[in-house]
Amino acid sequence: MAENPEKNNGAAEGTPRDFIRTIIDEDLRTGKNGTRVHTRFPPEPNGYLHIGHAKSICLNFGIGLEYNGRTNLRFDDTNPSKEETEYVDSIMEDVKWLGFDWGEGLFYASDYFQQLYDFAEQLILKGKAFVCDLSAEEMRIYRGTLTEPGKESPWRNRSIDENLDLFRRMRSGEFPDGSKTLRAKIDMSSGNINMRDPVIYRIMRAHHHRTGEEWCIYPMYDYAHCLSDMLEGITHSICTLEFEDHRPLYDWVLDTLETPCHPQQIEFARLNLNYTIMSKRKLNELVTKGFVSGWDDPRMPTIAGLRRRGYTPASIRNFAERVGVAKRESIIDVALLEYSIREDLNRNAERAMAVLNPLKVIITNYPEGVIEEMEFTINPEDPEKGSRKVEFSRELWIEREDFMEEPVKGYFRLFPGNEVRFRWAYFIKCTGYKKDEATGEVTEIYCEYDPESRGGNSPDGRKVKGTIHWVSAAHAFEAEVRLYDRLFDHIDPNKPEEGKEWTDNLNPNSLTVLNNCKLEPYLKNAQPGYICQFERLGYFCADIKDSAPGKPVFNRTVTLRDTWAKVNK
RNA sequence: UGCCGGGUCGUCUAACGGUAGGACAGCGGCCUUUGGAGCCGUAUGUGGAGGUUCGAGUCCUCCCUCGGCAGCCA
Repeated sequence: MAENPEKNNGAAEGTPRDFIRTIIDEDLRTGKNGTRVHTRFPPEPNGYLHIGHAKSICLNFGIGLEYNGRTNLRFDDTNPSKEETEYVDSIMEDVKWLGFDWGEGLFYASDYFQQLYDFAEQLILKGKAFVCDLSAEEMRIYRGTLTEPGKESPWRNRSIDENLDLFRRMRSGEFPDGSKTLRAKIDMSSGNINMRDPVIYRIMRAHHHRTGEEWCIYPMYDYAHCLSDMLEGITHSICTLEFEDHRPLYDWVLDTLETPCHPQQIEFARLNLNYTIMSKRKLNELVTKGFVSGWDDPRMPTIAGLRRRGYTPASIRNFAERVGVAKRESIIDVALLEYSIREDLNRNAERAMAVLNPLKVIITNYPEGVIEEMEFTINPEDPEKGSRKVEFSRELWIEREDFMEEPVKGYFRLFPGNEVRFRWAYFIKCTGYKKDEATGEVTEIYCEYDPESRGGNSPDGRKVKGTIHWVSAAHAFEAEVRLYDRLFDHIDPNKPEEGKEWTDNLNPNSLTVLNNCKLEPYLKNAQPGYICQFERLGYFCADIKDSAPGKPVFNRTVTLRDTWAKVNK
């Protein structure tokens, strides 16, 4: 790898630096690791990645890119009882989709099992590790409590030879699961419980997704992680706050083994979002108990769910940047996530017209059988995209909400006697409507158009307050549209009211399926994953899974901001 | 009563010891062929008490307060 100090220091001066980048800047200045910056993203393949992981991915890979360094993707697969290849595959897909590239840096902690084992023998040889026969229960008692020191294991002073012999026999499968552990010999009276002779190897007969049945002993996280970082030459090992207490152990292992390099562990606060749960365990429960359709349900905060919902990689990266990096625990407002996707899509998504809750409009003075092609601007924010044609005719669909028999104050859409603009078409005035007397439901409305206002402007210069969207009835096709809302209606779903569970905070209206939506024909061949704005409604994405050729199903990504709805509250 | 780490606008996040700034949310206005977008304006913040200093969010002392840690999970 070309190592160019000029480039490494190219991190713009004067721009606000988070505390991690500040540390790296300083390390570069003092030459701590030469000019190298090497990070890693180390997921355990026991679930799908979520938006919180996205923050970590953007941080680690972002730093790799900014400092002209590297970033590894390393699967932390030291506990075969919980890990599966399905998760490995989804994680790689998600990282790639977010726009990051690990290059040659794809690793598995399980790649290092032999080396890790050899290091453990070295620890034994140095008198720094011992085989312990305490049961899990006994060990818990010997460990002491948060305020009281622990007691030393009766097996703590076995000879080096005995430890070596026993450890080798652990490996060769002589002892049953859980009957023995290898423990680091540190300090049972430490105030830090992680330092009270922590277990570094346990006996566990389980099928490992990569090494199969080759091993029946597996290293623990604290032991495996620091050594994996070291073996890969990681310079900055960035993790979340709950590992802060583990740093002394991280350092102890590397110091005791006198390894050739010693990565620096740096902890930051994980991402929390209001109205959202981020715990893998709970997300898993939502899936297995059928509260959602899967890990990629568009309401899930998983990368797969967000992707299916219509979020773009850029919007998530921008979100991660806005959220910032610090040690203070915080809860981000989901509105910031929504802002990020709106910002991206407003600039980049095509516009189209779709009517979700249709109401028939007949333009009584418009000739029957005539079809006009109106010029429709593809994206007003991006004039270069130009325009396309949309059919207009005598009978149209409009949104039921865009008509009121008796308007409330401030309402400036369609009502008897009022004139509005039909987007990119004509000025239209409501002259009457028909109503089903039995149900009180308005069944169709009658209007007249001003032929002089073609395109949406009147030559006499008169103005209208409202512009509404429409779809030609003869040309529309019906489609399923799913309206998604936040999965939880409680600001902190983890804190249920008394006597209730966190699942009671689920929003019963998080999904509304609409079946007779009228979409303009342009959308008929929308490819799975196609994202556009349905004018005045929001951004919608053709579902990746359920769309069929010529028969797209749309998911609402996010609504447009709606100040009218707010005024009405 | 153990160890570790936090407390800056409503929410996040900045500020060589030198005018507390930005974003989102809010509010007001302008503009608008999306009640969208955009533009302009606006209010709200250094947990507390002392101390050092010409000057403290920043340094020192004490206090208050919040979070994490007792898996053979990561």
